[in-house]
Amino acid sequence: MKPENQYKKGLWTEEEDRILLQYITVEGTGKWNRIPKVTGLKRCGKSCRLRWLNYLSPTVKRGDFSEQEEDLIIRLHNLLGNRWSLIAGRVPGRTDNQVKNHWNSHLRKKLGIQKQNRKIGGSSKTRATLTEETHSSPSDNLHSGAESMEVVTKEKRPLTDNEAPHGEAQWINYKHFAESPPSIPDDHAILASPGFLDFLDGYPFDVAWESF
DNA sequence: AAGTGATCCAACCGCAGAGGA
DNA sequence: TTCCTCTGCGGTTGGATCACT
Repeated sequence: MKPENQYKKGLWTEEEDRILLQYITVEGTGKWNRIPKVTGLKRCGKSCRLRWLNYLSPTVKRGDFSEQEEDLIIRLHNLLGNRWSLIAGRVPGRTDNQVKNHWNSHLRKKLGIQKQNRKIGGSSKTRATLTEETHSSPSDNLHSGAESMEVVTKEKRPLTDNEAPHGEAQWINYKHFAESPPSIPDDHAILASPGFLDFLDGYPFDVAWESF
């Protein structure tokens, strides 16, 4: 018998939310796979984590995206490509799922970016190859620097937030960035670098936003 | 009012990486 | 060193809702 079968799918009920919230209040986050065992909730740990991160967490902001948020997302997408978790990490109160959805349903349209054809006969793929496939078609890079930037981004893809050696961050002079805002359009490679991401982390939302 | 297509968004899926045994 | 579990990520799906005819 496959253990997955014991888990429920689909939308969460209020009762399920309540149970999950109660567990997290007492035990904190992490150890998601313990939740169904401890609480009797018919949800896999993965589903619980997602529900918390995208909906129940008090840090999640609901409601429409402001113009400022949209602008920031567009700019960050220019720099980072489809690295939604990184983008969301710099948009306070928004989750990667929210940002991704908002991009795909609103901003993509707003910017006039064509949606890629859906993959035929397959689900998700490895991140590296998927990024490659979904963004490498020249016809997909029709509009704005957003899409063309992703070429740069994907070359950097093997690096994540924590992958940069500490020394490498030195080639970004944080203080210089703080004092004189970066020249975004001409410096994509650097701006997509882990060092720049670290820089963004060190500054509050409004300061980082103003720098753009 | 009913039917239908479009849109939105919560949730799922498969995969990779980290870390511990 | 290898294996296993857990966590996180990004793409995709599907149900609910909206807009239009």
